[in-house]
Amino acid sequence: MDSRDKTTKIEDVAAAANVSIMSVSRAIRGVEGVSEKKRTEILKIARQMKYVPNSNARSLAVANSNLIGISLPTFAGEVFADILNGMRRTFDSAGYSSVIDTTEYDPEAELKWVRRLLSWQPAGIILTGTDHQQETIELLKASPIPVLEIWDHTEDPIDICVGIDHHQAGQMIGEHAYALGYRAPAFVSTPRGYDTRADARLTGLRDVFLREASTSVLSARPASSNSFSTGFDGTAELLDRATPDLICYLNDHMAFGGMMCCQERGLSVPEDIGIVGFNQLDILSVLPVKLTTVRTLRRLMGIAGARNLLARINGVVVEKSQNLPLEFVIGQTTRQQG
Amino acid sequence: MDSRDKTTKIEDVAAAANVSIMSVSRAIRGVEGVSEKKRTEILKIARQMKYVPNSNARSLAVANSNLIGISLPTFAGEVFADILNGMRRTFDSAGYSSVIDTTEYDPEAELKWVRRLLSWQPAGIILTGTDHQQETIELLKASPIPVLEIWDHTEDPIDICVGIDHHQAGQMIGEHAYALGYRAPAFVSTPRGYDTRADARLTGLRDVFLREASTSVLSARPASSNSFSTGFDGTAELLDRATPDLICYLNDHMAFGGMMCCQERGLSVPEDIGIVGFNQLDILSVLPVKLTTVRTLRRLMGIAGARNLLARINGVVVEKSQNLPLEFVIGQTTRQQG
DNA sequence: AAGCTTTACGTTAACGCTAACGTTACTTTT
DNA sequence: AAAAGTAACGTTAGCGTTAACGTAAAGCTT
Repeated sequence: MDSRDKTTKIEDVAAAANVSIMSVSRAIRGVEGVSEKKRTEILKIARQMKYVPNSNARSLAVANSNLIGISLPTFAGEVFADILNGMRRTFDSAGYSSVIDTTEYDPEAELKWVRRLLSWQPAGIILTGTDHQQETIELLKASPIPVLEIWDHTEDPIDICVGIDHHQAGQMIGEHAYALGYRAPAFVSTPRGYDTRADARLTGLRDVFLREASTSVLSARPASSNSFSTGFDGTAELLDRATPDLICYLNDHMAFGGMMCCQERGLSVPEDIGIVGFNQLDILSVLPVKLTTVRTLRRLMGIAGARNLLARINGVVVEKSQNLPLEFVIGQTTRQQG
Repeated sequence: MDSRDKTTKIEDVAAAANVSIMSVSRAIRGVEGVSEKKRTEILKIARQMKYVPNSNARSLAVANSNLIGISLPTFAGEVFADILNGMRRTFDSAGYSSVIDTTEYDPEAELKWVRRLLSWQPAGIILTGTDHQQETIELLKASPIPVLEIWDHTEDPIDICVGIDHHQAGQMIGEHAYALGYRAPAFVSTPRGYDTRADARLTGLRDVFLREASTSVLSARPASSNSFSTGFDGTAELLDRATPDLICYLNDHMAFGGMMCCQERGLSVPEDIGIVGFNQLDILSVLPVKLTTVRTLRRLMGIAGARNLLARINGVVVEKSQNLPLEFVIGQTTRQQG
């Protein structure tokens, strides 16, 4: 449409300013080697000509880029938005751009994306969780590019890792629940294998009740359209087939959906049934009843992860694996005493 | 760290496979000019060598890329996640990657991002809304790259546009509210100038009540940490200084926060006060009382936008400006009859 | 004022890839 | 069996930028 077809390149600017290409390059990048006078003159002309540097040529020449690739399971929900915000601000102020992708919890999609991304010679790559295709791991280990695994914790990361221990989080919930006297807990989650972090939390919870009370933990794993209705539907399913005294959820939104279900069925919380969420999400701040939940430091995680990755990119040695603390927040949706 | 420093390039693969560079290039890109036998052989060797093509070199050579830049105000909330999902799926299956950025509602940040993005020779650019810095508009109009403006509607887009008319949405709410007999409506939003779409809706609502009843519409614009508490706080502020018979919100999450506030103050909905949300968000599906709201087709918008942009990229002429329909959904938080 | 250092430039050769055009070898046609 | 076509390759010349090196002029030292 607007076809002044040939875009202006550095050469055109050089010609217009009557200097060499290198002087323009130096002026634009702000490196030494041009007098202050020429620099301002060149920059003025470049602006007038609407010159836009070609990052492809630059990255090709210097064999790296200032791109950071970030892979998330999904954009839905606050969790990854929080982590992302923490990371992005850090990267931005360090002059890096982020290329974000979501896998929708599909490791195959993650692999495809990693392959595509690697072709852009990014400065760093961030993956969510520690559960990846074998080929993804090999590809990344073979490349010199720093890799950060976030949200999940492992002692054996691809490169470096900042996260929380979800199995331990499940145990924490289990221990508090047991101490409060609950003996028939249940867990509402998403379909098995979909969210491996959720699976780990459930396992942690199960471990505790198996050990302490030789009790098994029921679970419901509906596949609904969103968190709220997943919580609602899973709760309905559980209550139809059993009588749990406590229901733990994958996150607070699901817990809210579950509370709505209990309310509809005339069950009062916490008298008839206890409810435990996860993540301490925004909605809690306006609920009339304080939800029992687990606080996760998502923004902090993003910032810490980004910092470590940047350090790693700059060749500084950082700790392989950082485990962030969790806090069990006792609200009004569980009993106050054992 | 893992420094087999020299990454393998197409030349190395060619040497290993005993063919010319071009044969490898053709095999990898899947274009004509290599026998099926050689192709599979080359691909096998390339995989073994963990060859990753260099997109920078490719883009430099062909003078374009398969990147689509997407600028959103924020990752928070469902709205942009929905739009994004619609778009990304469409782009993905067409072989494009998306580079996403958030401006946090700052036009200056948008400009900086547009400049950076243009340097990557993207295939297309997507901006949210129609409110941009003058320089942003000039830069984009001067470039040959197709630009899509989404979410908002205008008859005079930079290039093409797919969205809804927020002023009209405000009028729609106003007309229904007036018809239901409300005479003292109020609006809870975010600080002025922050979200221009919200401002447009408020203006639409005001227009109707000014015309029909010569009434002004009160507004509260708190700056809280999240949607839920913004709704809660704004409602508290309004109720402290006036007695509205209806409160309209920027979105359903804020409306929910507002309902919680009303509940805390002993006001019953819809008897004492009416509540209207916006967007028909997920949470509505589990609330015991159906919220009156306006349904927006966000996924569809994403898909339609992406399709149009792709067509535009491929040189197909598409309609400049597409206006998607809105639907006023009458729930149980407003009176049933005027 | 000769020698040395510093600053301000310019020249050249990549960076890894692909479009465009050449060159083979292999079919088909007559 | 010669001519003519066609599919399968290979060669060359960029794409726009920067690192590395080269050169000339200016400043400093004694």
